[in-house]
Amino acid sequence: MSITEDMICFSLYSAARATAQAYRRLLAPWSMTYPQYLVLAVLWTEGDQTIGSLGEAMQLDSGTLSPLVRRLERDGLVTRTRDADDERVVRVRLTDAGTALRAELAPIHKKVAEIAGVGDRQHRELIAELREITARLHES
Amino acid sequence: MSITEDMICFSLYSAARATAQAYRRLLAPWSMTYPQYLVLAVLWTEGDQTIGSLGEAMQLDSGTLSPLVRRLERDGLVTRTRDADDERVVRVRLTDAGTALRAELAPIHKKVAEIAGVGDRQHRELIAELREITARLHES
DNA sequence: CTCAAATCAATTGTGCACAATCTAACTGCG
DNA sequence: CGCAGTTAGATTGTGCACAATTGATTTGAG
Repeated sequence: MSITEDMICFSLYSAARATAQAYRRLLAPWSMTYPQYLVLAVLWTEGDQTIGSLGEAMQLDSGTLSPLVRRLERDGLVTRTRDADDERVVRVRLTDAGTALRAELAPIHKKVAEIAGVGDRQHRELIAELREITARLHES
Repeated sequence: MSITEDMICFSLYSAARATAQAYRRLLAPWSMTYPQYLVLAVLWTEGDQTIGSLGEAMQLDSGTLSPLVRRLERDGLVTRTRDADDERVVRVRLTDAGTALRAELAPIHKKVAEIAGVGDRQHRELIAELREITARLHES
């Protein structure tokens, strides 16, 4: 067994890249990336967001989200408008085109889980474990 | 529970970024990144490599590794030399400085595992599960 | 009411990930 | 031998991740 294979972090690193790759392949027809898909998923299920609220949901900062959301706007899937009451805030909202994609794209995350072969029970346990690890790393 | 939280892939994505962040903090004194650390780890434990063998170990292509190894060379940790017998091949070798770092840096991956709170038994099971998932995603 | 501090997003700079393309070098078939 | 096909690595271009800084706006203490 090589050095990398016994490292928990390498397994995570590797698995995360493999899932990104699976999404890339499935999302290719729409030229969409996995982080972009996540932003749409948040908008579909939780309605309008701000850059800040997206950052909270995905644990990403504006350095990542600002250009990402700009690309979604460029592709006609969302609009970005400064909040009238607080000009610092940018409101991100789905366009009709962005809303319409939900029917086609929403099932993709289930398909990836299926390909990964994570059954429902194992699924929940694994997620719980990963979330614990993430939380402990953030605490430290 | 928000949309993102029930996605296996988001958990992976999130956990992988959290571990990268832990490494970033621990490696900051040496201005080194996690992928750079991985390359050194392979060199420490398995001796001289080529760009191709590193790519096989880490599942990365030359588009990622070429500039990464160039930065390690710039920082004086490795040398890159064309193989005399086959000029296409680049041999990557630790310098004395790169070798010397092993004593200081090798323990870091255990420290990260400790912070993540993965005990030895859970450790192995989790790694096995992640590796299965990765393999299934690559097969598809 | 004013100004200092806090907040929100954008920007800048570095590095990784990966697809696609390119070049040089090697291999082997005919 | 000679050239077609393969291989190794580098390069280019796009996008993400994140630290650090900046700029504009809002808030709150005095």
